[in-house]
Amino acid sequence: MTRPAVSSRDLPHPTREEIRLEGVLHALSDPMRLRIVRELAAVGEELSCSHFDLPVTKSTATHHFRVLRESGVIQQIYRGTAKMNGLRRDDLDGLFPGLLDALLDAADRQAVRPKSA
Amino acid sequence: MTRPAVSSRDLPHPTREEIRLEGVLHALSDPMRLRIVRELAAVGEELSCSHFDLPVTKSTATHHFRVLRESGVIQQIYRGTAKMNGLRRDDLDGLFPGLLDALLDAADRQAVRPKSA
DNA sequence: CCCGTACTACGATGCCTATCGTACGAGTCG
DNA sequence: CGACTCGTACGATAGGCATCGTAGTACGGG
Repeated sequence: MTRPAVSSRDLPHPTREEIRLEGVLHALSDPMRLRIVRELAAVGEELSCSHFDLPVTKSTATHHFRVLRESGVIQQIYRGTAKMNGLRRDDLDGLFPGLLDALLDAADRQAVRPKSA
Repeated sequence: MTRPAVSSRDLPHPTREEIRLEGVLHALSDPMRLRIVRELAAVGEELSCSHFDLPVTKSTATHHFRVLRESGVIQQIYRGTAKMNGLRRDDLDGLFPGLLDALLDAADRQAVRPKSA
C-alpha cells in the first residue's frame, strides 16, 4: 500500500496509482478524519498537525493523520519540527474527477443540517 | 439510527434526515458492498438478494445488505419470499447532490484501471 | 399439508481500529 | 549544552466487524 521509506524522518506515501477508492472512503468515514480534511480543504494550504485542535490525544491524532496519508488523501512532510499536511487534490481529482468536491460539498451540507435525533 | 419495526418481517430504515455521510462512506468502503451498489446502479431497478453472485456465504451477504440498509444507501422490502433491494437515489441525491454519481463514476474508473501491484 | 427456496438469527472467531498513557527522538532557540 | 516543542513508537484496551456454520422462520407451490 505504501512506498518504503528511504531515510528516517521521511514518510511513505502511496503513489497515485496505488490509491484505492475503498481506502479513501474508509479514511473519510471517520468523523475526526473528515473534519481534518474539511479544514484542509477550507484553508487551501498546508497545515501543521498542531494547528488542528482535535478532541483526542496527540497519539490518536498521529494515528488519524497516518491513516489519511496511507490512504492517499493527504501528503505529509517534515518542515523543521512541524509536520505539514496537504490535501492531495491533484491526485484525487486525476483519479476520481469530481469526487473530492462532491464529498466536501456533502460534508458542508450535512454540517448545516440540524444535528438531529 | 433506524426506525423501530412495527411488525415482524418489515425492515427498519433510517429516514432521509437520519442518513449520515460518515455512515454512507463507511458502507461503501467495503469492496463487497461497493460491488452491490454498483450493480444496483447499473441495472437501475430493484434486485433480489439472490440475484447477486457474491463470493461469500449467504449469512455474510445478509450482513452486508443490512449495513447498506441501515446506512441509508439501499431500501429493502419483502416481496413474497424474495427480498428486493433498491438504491435510495432520491434520498441520497436530495441530501448530497452529485455525490452518488461521483462515487459511481470513481468506482467505474477504478474498475478499468490495471488491478496492479 | 409438505417441501423447497429465500433469507435470518445466533454464536464463534480472528482481525482491525480508535483510544489512551508513557516514554522517546528530532529540531529549535536561548 | 539545556530546555522546550512537536510529533512518534509502543503497549494496552475495548469495541467493531467481516466471515463462517448451523439451525431456524416465512412464503409459495404442488
